[in-house]
Amino acid sequence: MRQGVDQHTDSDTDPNARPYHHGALRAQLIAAGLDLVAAEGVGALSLRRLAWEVGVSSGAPYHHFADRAALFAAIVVDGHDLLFSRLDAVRAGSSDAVAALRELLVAYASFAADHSAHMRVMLRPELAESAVHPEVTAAGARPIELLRSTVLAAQDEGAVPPGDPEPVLHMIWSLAVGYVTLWLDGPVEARCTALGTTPDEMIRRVASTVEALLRRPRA
Amino acid sequence: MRQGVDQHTDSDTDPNARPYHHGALRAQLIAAGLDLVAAEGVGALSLRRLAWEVGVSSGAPYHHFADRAALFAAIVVDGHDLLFSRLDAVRAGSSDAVAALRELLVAYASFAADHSAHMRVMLRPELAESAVHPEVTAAGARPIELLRSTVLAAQDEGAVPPGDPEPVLHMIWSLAVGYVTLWLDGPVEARCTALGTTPDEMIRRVASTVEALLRRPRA
DNA sequence: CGGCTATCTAAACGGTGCTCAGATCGCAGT
DNA sequence: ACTGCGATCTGAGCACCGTTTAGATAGCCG
Repeated sequence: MRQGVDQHTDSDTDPNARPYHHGALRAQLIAAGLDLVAAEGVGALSLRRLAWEVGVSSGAPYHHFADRAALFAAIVVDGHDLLFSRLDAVRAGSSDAVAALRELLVAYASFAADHSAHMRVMLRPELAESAVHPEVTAAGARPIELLRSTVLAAQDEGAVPPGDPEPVLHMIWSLAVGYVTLWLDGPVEARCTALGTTPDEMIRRVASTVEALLRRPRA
Repeated sequence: MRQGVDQHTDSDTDPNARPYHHGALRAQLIAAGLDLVAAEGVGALSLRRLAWEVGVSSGAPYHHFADRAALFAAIVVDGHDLLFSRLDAVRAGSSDAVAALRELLVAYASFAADHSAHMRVMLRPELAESAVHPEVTAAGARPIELLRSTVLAAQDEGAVPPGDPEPVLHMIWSLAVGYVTLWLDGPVEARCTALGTTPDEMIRRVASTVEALLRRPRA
């Protein structure tokens, strides 16, 4: 770690000298934060250590983030953007709405696997203090709206019973969040290996189960 | 706060003097921790503050808990005991296995509402460092075994298709954990009030939806 | 070239987890 | 009854944390 950074805002003759004005501190702090979360978990993330990691004094981050929570908030917003674009692509590429619900579940989990550092921060809203940083809740609303529209489409297809879509929405939403939480926290991983599977395969089977239940003829 | 404690191990003539040997420090630290989590969230929980709250020096807790994580681990184990007994009673009082699955979901959420401080700690396994405190994972396994046996019973009743019960188990497990996470973290509460409902009512409807899907005739 | 502003440094404050030498007390053994 | 021992608690100390502040530095605009 502690990679010396020499990115200047303009061309400089001396490539070894660390510039007084860093030039990309904000982005590098976020990147270093994600690296640190991936390597040692969210508990190890401190602004001081991040500053040291990037090669800057302990007070420097406060010119880019109001406080620790603001750094987390930036990571969460970034993660929700990535998540939404992935979910949106999956939704667009699905044949029908019920298949889309299955694929959304799988995509949510695979996003968590591919961007586990982002996800670990996203799952801990108290770190971002969403009450103080409302852009966090706004970013989190987009994936839910996507899910909601998919549930509505599944109702139009007749798979989901007509009426209030919210119970089904909350069911799939909670399922996705819960599975990913249990995955990243350990228990699902442990149980899957004990069962001779992988969490990746398991969410696929869970999602197929949900799809099969939705596709059963209505009584 | 800062309730002066005068519990002596034996009778004492001076009721106002705080005893040198506290007598019930361990239990009181746990109780104060739960109070503090309920009042200010898990982020506010520190051993120093707990010690001050109970009226004891900052080093005293370390004679009862190896470290901060051990305190959290004790809370988690306690919580899982409470949760299991509640779930077990609900399971025993249900007419059939599918109804039991619905009631288990509702009971899980209502436990989270009634013991939110316990649940907030239980949902953050990194606080208890379950790798170092294996009794935590052992305590967490009992509710899952209960769920598993209920899913198996539902298979015997014909509602759940025969075969591997694990996908259905993971579905309900994740659903319960996810809903409670989203509830305690805020977004479900916000969405429900925006919808004119309560999270309590919503989990009932979600659980009924799951039950209805399971009861649909198999294709 | 001069000044303005954003950026960064370094020091400081209070709080945290955790350790440790020493004080204190209950209790078991004689 | 007394003595010693072990469990418990104190209080000081270390390293780290978030955050603030005064002051140094450098890019940029006039």
